[in-house]
Amino acid sequence: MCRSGRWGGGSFGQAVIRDDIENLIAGAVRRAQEAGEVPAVPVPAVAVERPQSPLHGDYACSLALRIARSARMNPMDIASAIGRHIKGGDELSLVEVVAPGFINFHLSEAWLVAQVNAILQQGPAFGDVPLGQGRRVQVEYVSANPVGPLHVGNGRGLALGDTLARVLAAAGYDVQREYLVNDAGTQTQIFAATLYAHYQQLLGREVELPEGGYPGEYMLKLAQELLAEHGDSLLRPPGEPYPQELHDLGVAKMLGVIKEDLAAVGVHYDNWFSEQALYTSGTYEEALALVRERGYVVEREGAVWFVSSALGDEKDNVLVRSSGAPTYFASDLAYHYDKFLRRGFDRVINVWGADHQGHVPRMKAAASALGVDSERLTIIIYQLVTLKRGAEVVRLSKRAGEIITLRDVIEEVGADAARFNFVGRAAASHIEFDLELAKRQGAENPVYYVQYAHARIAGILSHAERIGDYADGDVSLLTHEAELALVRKMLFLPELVESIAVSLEPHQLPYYAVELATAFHDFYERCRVVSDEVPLPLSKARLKLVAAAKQVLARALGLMGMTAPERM
RNA sequence: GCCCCCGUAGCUCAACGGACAGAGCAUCUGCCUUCUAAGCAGAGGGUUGCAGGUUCGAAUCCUGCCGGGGGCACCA
Repeated sequence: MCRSGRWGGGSFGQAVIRDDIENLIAGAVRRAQEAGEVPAVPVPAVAVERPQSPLHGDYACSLALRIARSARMNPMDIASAIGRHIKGGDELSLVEVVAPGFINFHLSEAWLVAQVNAILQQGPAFGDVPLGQGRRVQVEYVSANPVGPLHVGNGRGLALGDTLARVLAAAGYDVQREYLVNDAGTQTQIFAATLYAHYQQLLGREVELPEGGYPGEYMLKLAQELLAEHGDSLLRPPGEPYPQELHDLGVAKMLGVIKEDLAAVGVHYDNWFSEQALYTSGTYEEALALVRERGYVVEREGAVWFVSSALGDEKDNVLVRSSGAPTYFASDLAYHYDKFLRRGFDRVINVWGADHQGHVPRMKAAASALGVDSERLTIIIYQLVTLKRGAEVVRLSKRAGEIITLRDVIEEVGADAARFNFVGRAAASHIEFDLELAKRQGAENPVYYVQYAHARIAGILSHAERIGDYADGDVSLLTHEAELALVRKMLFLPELVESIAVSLEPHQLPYYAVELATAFHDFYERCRVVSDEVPLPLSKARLKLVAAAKQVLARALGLMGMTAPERM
């Protein structure tokens, strides 16, 4: 973490500069009110903005405009009064009050370039922020039923969940990534029935594929594998259902395929949680007993109901069917009992597709029924991906005949490009993924623009051998506007990490990465690092600058689970 | 019918209630004997679906309409 002492001379002590600025303002407002220069009206939480135009400085505050009405005072006068009480240190070169009432903060150039040393000293940890304080957070994402390979749509949840997990870890949370394996529900039963039908057909038996089964070709391949590995040992007398062993073998095989898919995108899970385990470990009974004890269970029409309507949901939900079989909702209730009460996560984040949107209110109600503050459960809903091939819309469903697997897309465009594209879309946006476009844009994808910046720096650093050690480089020699712009972008990373950890919207990351790369490419065009024309001291200072930029680029890419190539 | 989400440049998408709505791709014009041209500089392209309202200020908040996606099971 940043230490003010190391930075020297200033009072900024936090990883996130914005926090320092907000503290300055909050103090100034308090003093201005105490001095009677600003009426003692309630003041909203100070929030500074990043102005779009560099003319407006590095940070801007519109507080005066916001409180002008309640203070019955001209916003310019309020801003001036606050401005007079701001006690800036060496970090700021200018604090100006601008019409109609903004207070703009300009970071000092000397302080800015000094941060290059601070960034290098922090190394790969630059970008970390002490927000989570080690609190335990679980992020569960994708958790696709093990009844088929991952499809393109899963890629979105994957990129979203995985990036979120990485950012939360950088923000100081103790993060666990979890995949729930739905190995106990009706879907895997239908899957097994389909598999068994194929298996029987291969053994010459005249049976039909079940209604509503899984039509994908991979099912036939799977049956062939079972036949090759187990012969006819899984066959049962005609008319009898499939053996449990076939179900389990099929699910295990499918899970293996999914794990390979995940490995291809570079996603690693810390824990694979079996739904079946809820029933073998007593969790399900415990969870149900607790909810019953707390008065949220009634028996009606032969079934067991959860009275979610008492907790804000629109209607009640069945927990146990009249057949005695638990519903998906009962499983999920028990699953969250396990997450919160057994494993004790401080916070649980579930990343779900929009087709699960209706499930949100009852899960929130379930948390409350378990005695857990529903604020500790965050469910992120991302809109489903519309898949297109040119103008034609392709249906994304394992139940439909055609599936476009995630693996297909990754083999076509590469894991980095796929992730970059998916991360860059806000979860609420409805995105269209054009397979043809993705293919064509393979080489024009902005992901290469970012990676190229990293590779270019690696090239520069390899030329630095004739300069030797540049650790004594004097960063105060960095005064060119392109150099300053690059430093400014680098310093934004911790702030971005913090803001994403709060908003849980990682789509800003790729945009930042592109901006950082742009700042570097611009610097590259305008400032020579190693050359006979460049004085040695300046070369050394610039080597420090690009070494820091390389490190920050790598971190930004790393937070998205992408590679940072040394050459391209 | 009710609920959730979306509608921004030709296309794909950004924009924390703020200061002239931004990128990439596509189109057009320039720039490689010098650290990687997967790059840089510049141009064109917008009544932010429509109509009202709140606000000093609205793409952003509220209401209505139009269009699209998803959800409303003893499925998951």
